[in-house]
Amino acid sequence: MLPEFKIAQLRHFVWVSELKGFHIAAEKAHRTQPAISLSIKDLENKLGEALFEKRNARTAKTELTPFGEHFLPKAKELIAHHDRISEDMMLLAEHKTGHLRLASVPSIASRVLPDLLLRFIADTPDLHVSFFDDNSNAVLKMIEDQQVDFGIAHLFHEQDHSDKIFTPIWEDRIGVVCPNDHPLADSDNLHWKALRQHRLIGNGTSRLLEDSEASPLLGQSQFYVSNMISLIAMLEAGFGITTLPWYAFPKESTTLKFIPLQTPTVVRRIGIVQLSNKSLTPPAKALIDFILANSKG
Amino acid sequence: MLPEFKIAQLRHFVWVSELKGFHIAAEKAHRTQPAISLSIKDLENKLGEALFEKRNARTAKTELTPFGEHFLPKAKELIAHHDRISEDMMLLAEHKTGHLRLASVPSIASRVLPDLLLRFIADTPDLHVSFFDDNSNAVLKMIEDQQVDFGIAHLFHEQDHSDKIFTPIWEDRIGVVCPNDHPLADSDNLHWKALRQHRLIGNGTSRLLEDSEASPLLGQSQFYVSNMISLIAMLEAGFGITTLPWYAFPKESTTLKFIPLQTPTVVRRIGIVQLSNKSLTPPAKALIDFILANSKG
DNA sequence: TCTAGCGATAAGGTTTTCTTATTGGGAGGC
DNA sequence: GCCTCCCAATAAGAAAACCTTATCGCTAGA
Repeated sequence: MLPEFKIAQLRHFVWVSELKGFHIAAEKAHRTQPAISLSIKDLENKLGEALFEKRNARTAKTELTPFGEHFLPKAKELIAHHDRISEDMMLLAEHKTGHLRLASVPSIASRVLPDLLLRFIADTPDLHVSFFDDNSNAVLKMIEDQQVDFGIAHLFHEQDHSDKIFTPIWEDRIGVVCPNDHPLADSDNLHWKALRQHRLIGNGTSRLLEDSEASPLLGQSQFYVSNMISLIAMLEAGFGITTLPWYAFPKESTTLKFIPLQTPTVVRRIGIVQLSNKSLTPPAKALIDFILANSKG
Repeated sequence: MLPEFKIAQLRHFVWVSELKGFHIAAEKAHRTQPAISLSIKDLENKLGEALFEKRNARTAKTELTPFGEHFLPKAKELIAHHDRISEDMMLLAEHKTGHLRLASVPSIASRVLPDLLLRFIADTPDLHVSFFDDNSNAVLKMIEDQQVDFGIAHLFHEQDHSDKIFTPIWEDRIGVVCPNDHPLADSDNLHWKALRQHRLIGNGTSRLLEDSEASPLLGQSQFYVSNMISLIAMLEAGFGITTLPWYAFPKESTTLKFIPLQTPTVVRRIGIVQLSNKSLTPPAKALIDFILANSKG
């Protein structure tokens, strides 16, 4: 009923009218002149009206009819619209543009991602990144709710997350954190029993010891501090000791010491978490590839 | 470099995503299911990204990928834009819309066109018409300047208008106009010499007699009135007589009489004037056809 | 386990689109 | 005024794009 225009066809029309010639338009289209003639003819048939003045020869050098004049700007607009979309989609597919949303646990967020992200966005000035940091459970929730494209977290109970794909990347060993001048500070590694006679401050990561040999420690601890800044401050004040995963230990600390816990050896595996039934946007895919390529272990 | 989308292809994509199925989309497109599969596949290849979640079976009932989600509204917009233009052009081609500009000499403008135009626009509510009325020279000027699509006029010197096409329609005979109670009023037809003993008022149409046998009359006339209303008023007041073409004679006048001039028989041919090197808009073409069909002589 | 339903794939035919070769007609040179 | 050149139209056949019929593979539900 309504005719359907082909973008190429409209382009031919625009070129013929702007370059005022079929030959030169054909050249621009990388086609031969008859192809353009036929293309224009087809368009005229679809419209039911001539677009160019009767072109028996080079009299009236391929001039538009009033009808063609009316059509020209519309054809141009449609082509421009098409090209805009085409370009947008290619940029998105090449992850040069778009919006990338990710969430991460604080340890990786502060210790690993800043440098990684900086390098990743180096050549993509139009890519917007939203970056959330929170504990593992909150990260998993954001993934489930599709507030983020993917997350970086630890899965406490992997069996509860069959709807997700987990790609482990970092292995994070638990250790004891104490002030430099603490009696334990000179040890190279420790057994959990060595901690019993010290004041142990619990924190958000303490539950990592839950299913291990060291679980009795948890019941024993008199203090619990959820905020990392406060925790560090209390440790520095000599209030006691705590356990932390290596990546959660502030890298540049000069006042605190990290001593690996030998028995039990508790490792938390942190990695990328995504929904299994939802594929990723190109930028998200690209960032994951980038992280995998740049994070051996 | 940039991919070129086909409208049909985009339509397939939109239908599959909205109807959530290839079979049902195929039905809507009046195609078979494999055709749609291939169409979508081609689109995905062009984009370099999957549009639908892996569709090995009816798991995840043909759901869009985030990339597809991003593409869907854009595809819809482009289709809508295309259809809007397509429809606009068809309406214009069928002279249901657009802008029609014409100019006419007053006689035809007042005696013939009102009825004609009324019937012409009866079924085209979206067609805008601009209608100018002025003397033949002004009408010709507007045509030359392309201020109007075509004009209705008399060509005084046809040889001066080789750039125009003249299609004669109405034949307008010159006659004498006098009050009903005038001595000449009882004649059936007159010879120009019979006018010599009466006071003759010249008007804009008097030059029609210029090249005829009756040209001596022109030099004789003491009065000249250009405005038709004033002319009529003077005639009705018994000021004198004049010559007018039949179509310029006020049709419903009860106080004035029109007597054909027998010798010389001066006929002015009024018709449609258009530029020969410029074709017409569809509405203009349609109106001309309509006028020709509805104005025998 | 079987079957129904959905989409992917394969192979072949049809339509569309392009190419090469040629024609036709005005304009400019002679 | 005639010839030639140049441009676009046309013809016919080749190439590409597109669609169809037939069939397969997979999952879910009976």
